[in-house]
Amino acid sequence: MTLPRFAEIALPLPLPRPLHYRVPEGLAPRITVGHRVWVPFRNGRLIGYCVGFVPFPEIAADRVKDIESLLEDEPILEGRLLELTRWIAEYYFCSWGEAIEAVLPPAVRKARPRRTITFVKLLQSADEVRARLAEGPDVKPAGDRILRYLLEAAEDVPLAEAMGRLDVTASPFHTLARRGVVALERREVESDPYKDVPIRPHPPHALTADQETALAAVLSALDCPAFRVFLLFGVTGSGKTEVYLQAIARVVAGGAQAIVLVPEIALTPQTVARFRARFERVAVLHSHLTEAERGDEWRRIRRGEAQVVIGARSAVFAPCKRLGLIVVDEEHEPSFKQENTPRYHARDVAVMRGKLENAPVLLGSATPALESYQNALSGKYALLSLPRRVEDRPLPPVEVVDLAREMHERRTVPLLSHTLEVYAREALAREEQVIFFLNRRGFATLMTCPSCHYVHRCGRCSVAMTFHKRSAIALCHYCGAETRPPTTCPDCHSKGLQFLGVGTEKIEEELKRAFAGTEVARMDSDTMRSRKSYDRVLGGLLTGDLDFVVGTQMVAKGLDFPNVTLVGVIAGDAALFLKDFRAAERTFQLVTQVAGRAGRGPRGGRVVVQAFNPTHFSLRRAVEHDYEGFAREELEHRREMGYPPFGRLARVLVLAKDEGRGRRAAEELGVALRSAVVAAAVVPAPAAGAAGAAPSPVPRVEVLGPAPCPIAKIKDRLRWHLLLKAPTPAALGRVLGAARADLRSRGSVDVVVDVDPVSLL
DNA sequence: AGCACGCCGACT
DNA sequence: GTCGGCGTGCTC
Repeated sequence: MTLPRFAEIALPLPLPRPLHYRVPEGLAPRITVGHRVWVPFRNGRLIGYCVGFVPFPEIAADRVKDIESLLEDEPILEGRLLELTRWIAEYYFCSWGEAIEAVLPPAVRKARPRRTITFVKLLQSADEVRARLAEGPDVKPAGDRILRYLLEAAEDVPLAEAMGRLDVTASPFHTLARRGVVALERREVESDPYKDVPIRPHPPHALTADQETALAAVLSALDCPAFRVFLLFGVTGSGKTEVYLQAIARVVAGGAQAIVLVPEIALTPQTVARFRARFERVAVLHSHLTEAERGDEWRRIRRGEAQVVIGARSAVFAPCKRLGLIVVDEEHEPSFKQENTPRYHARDVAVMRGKLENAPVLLGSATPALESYQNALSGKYALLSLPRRVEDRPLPPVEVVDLAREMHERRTVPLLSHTLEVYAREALAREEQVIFFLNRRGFATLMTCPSCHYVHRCGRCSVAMTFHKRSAIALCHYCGAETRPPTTCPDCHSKGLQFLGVGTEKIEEELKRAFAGTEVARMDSDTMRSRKSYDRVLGGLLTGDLDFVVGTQMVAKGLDFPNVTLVGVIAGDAALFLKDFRAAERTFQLVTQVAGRAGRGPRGGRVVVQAFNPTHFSLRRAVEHDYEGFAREELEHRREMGYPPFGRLARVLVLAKDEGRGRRAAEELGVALRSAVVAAAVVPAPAAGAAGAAPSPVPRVEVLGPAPCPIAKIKDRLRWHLLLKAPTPAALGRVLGAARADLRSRGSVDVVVDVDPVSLL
């Protein structure tokens, strides 16, 4: 066998393909696919990733440069993970190098020196040392004390610790080291960020019949093992987590590992504790960890020291040695979509990873994404249902209150409808607790002048700023800019500026006013900055010290408190005002999820949804707890419009500081994409295995736009977008591929391709 | 992504 | 007459 002469090196740059480098003699026997390398690039050097070998370079031999060196002896990415990055690059239209970088945690990527600690190690046996001490006092008494200390410790001791305890300098240690009695060793240290979490061992629960059936299906795939995607459709409170836990137990028993993906906001100490109570070695990849801690967890997983990995989005790349199962909890959550390059969806990556690793994938939700549900209906995924809550608790009755009518009757927009207020008083009287949900933080969402209609906007973004009362600032929720809230109108100088629009802060204030003497807590990203504040709210819910909790998304997930008997949704149809094709789905999901917080205990519960469009089908179906009915209706709309899951979308974003340049670039892209549609249709389908197969008719791909984005400016960059609507992912890929040269950012205009976009703002 | 090469405006 | 704008193209 001839040794490879040229390597394909993927660089973390938006290059269309890997570059070719010569493998020098010395490296030839050692370098393999997946190795990290230093390569010369222009007049400097870059870290690249070896992704393959070729016998001849693509360019003239005299222009090929040599690989400088390997960063590690071992490849940094194992074969199947590398294969996964190749798929990501192709599907999400980024470079292979960029996809690889997304898989590696920053601390590993940067190749920073690891933190080390010096340990003192005895080189002689305890008996030898005792004999030596018995020989009588040394000229240097510090040496004796050190040896006694080490004998007592009976294990290697950190140098700094020994110095502190014995109150000596490093010098006597070095003397002992020179005499060969001890060795001073530098060792890498790792933190254990969750070591302080108390673990209460928790035995498996007895399963309901539905849970048994679902578990049995997953276990049969685990035992083969075989790649298979399961959609665990279970109503809120039906015990999905217990099914995950018992499936994972089977994986762990077989010596394999499981990955559990949860949405960022659900990755709480409570969630982690639930897994720690059941499994010994749980690794957590949490966004609040420092980079170094994430790096440590990653290496620990790679060494095979974790049985279960829990984390948000990027945990789908956990470098498990033998991956047995991937669980994606709340698979419908939009936060699984990464909003910068590579713009992958962790649920879809999980499915692809499961396929590559031949491991089952378990998607769970009370309100599945319509993409997943359609896959279940078509038989691509296996549908497992948990239609009942555990202990046969009923789902709480949901009523919708018509805010428009109430506004008409009371001649003002009520924050709390009469109905909601009455129920809240009843709950208070029974010493029960109430959760209020509003997906908008801050106090007032609009600061406006009643006489000239001036709106206080962010200087850098085309959005109104939100008034935050506690910190007394106007805040832009897109770029984080702060200003002092205006007191007079800068345009017409009239005094009485109006603060309109409701956020959680105002609800909190209103509750404190309307229900004097009650304890109200607010749960949003403004108040939940620290673990402590989070624990305080959960503690208050548990002990009953809290009466009301008002919050954003954060209250919609995972809160499981039996004494919460009323849930109030302040603006149930807020999402419908976004003209997004997923608005109805978001509305149904949010209402259903937050409604699920009520009635988890023996006292039952109820839900009140306030809305201006009380008859909208997404609300009607949520009231009836009818996901299937909702899906049927919504899928019909999607089919008519060619929207996902019946078509695939790619969004092309054009960003520029200069209005003219940006608009021109977007228009040129429109032309280029439309001709790419034609070009892609002419390209014959790749020769399939089936001989004589007629070239499949190329389905039509539509190009919509360009149009200014709904949020036309963010951080001083003007935004336009185009939408590609294709019948299949393959057709989408072909068109994007044909337009590759035009889809590059250049100079002052940035072009971003977002495949399967979640947000169209 | 950077960085160099290359063609049209306001300055000593 | 030059310095410098950023538009275009390349990186093995």
